Amino acid sequence: MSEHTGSRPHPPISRRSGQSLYLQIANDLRRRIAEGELRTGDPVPSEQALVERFGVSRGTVRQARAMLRADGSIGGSQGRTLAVQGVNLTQPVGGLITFSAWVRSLGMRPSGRLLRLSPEPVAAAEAEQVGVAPGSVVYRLERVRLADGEPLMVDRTVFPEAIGPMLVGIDLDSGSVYAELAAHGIAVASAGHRIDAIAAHCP
Amino acid sequence: MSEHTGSRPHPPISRRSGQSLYLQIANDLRRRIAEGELRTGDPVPSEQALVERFGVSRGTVRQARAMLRADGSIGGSQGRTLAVQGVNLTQPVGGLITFSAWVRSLGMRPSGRLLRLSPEPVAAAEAEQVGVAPGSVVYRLERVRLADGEPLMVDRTVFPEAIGPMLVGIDLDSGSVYAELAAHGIAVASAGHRIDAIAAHCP
DNA sequence: CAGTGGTCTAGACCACGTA
DNA sequence: ACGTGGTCTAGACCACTGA
Repeated sequence: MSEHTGSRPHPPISRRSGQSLYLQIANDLRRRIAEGELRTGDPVPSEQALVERFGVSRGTVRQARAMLRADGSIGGSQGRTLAVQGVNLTQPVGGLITFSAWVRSLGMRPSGRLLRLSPEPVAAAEAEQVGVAPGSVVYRLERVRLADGEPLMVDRTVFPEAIGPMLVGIDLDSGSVYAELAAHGIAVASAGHRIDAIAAHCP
Repeated sequence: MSEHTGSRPHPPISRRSGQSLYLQIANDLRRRIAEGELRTGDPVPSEQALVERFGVSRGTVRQARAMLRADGSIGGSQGRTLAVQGVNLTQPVGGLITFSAWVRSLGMRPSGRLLRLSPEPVAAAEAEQVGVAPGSVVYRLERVRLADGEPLMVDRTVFPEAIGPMLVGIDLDSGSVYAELAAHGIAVASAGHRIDAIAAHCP
C-alpha cells in the first residue's frame, strides 16, 4: 500500500541529518527486512524504484545496496532482480574481529565497557583451542559492546599469557583490541568464533 | 622506481580483457601487498595517484580500494592517507560461509570437488561443538575448493543428521551449501571456524 | 524486447588531518 | 592552505535475464 501516495510521503530520509544518504537508505532496507516487510526470497526494490522513492541518484542507491550485499542480506546476479537472502546474519561472521569498524560502518558509534581482565589458569577445555599447554596462564577479557550506547553483545576473549602485558596499555573501553595488537606487530593466525543469540530484552 | 616513465608504461591494465578495470586495479594492489612491495603500515597510493597511474576515473579507483577495505587489507579514516593493514587475512574470516561468492567477487571462477559425504557417529570432541548428543549421527562433508581451477582450500563441514537428506540434492561440486540450505529454510544459528595455513606447494 | 544490474566517466562539494 | 578521503550527481554504455 502507498507506493505512489501523492508527492513523496514515505521517504524517512533527510538531507542534513549528518548521516549520509546511502546509510539512511541502507538502514531503511535493513529495517524493512528485520521487521518482516521484506522476507527471505522476496525481490528487493529495483535501483530505479529506489531512485524515485528517495529522490537520489543511482550511484547513491547502488552504494546503499552494496552494503547489504556485503553482509549477505541480499543477493543475486546480473540481469536478475536481487532477492532478500535472509534475516539471519545482520553482520558478517568475520566482523567480530573488528567490532568497532563494523558498528562505525553502520553509522553508529561503537563503545564498550570492561567487565573483566584477569590472568587465570586456563580451563582444560580451552587449552587446545587457544593452543597453549594445559595449566598455563591466560588472560581472560570480557567486554560489553555497545552501538550508540545500546548493548549489542558480550564478548569473551582469551589471550595467551605473552599478550597480556600489551593489553594493559590499550583503552579497552573503546577501541579494537585487534587493531592495537596489529600495531604491536601481533597478527591473528588462527581465529574461532562461537555465536549464540539470546534475548537481551523482551519485545 | 619509474613513477613517471614516459607515456604510461607501468599499468598492467587492459580495457578489453573481459575483466573490469576496478578488479584489475584491486588485484594489482593485492599483488603488490602479497609480494611485499607494500608492507604493513605503508601508505597506500592516493586516489589521485592511482587515477593518473591507470588513466581511469576516480570512481573506478574508489571501487577498487573499497574491495581492499572490505577484506581488511587496507584501512584508515577520512583525511588520513590509507595504510596497509596486513598481509594476514587475504579473505574476510566470515567469507568461508560463502566461498563461491567470495571467489566470484575476486573475478575468479569458483568450483569444488567432493571428497567425502558420509553419515558417521559423531566424535566425542565434536558433539558439543555441533550441538548434538554424543553418539548421534552426523554428516561429514569434505570438499576441495578451487578458484580458477587452482586448489585454494579444503573445507570439512559437519551437519546434524536432520540436514543430511537435503544435502544429496545439492550440486556439491559447484554451489554454496549454505545458499542451498537457505533456500530450504535452514538458517545458520551458530557458526565456528578454525583456520590454519599450510603450504599447498613449495615456492 | 524491456527491465535489471554492472561498469565507467567527469565533475562537484564537503569533512578531516596535517603542515 | 593543501592534500586526503567521503559523498553525491547526471549521464553513458554494456551484459544479462525474462517475458
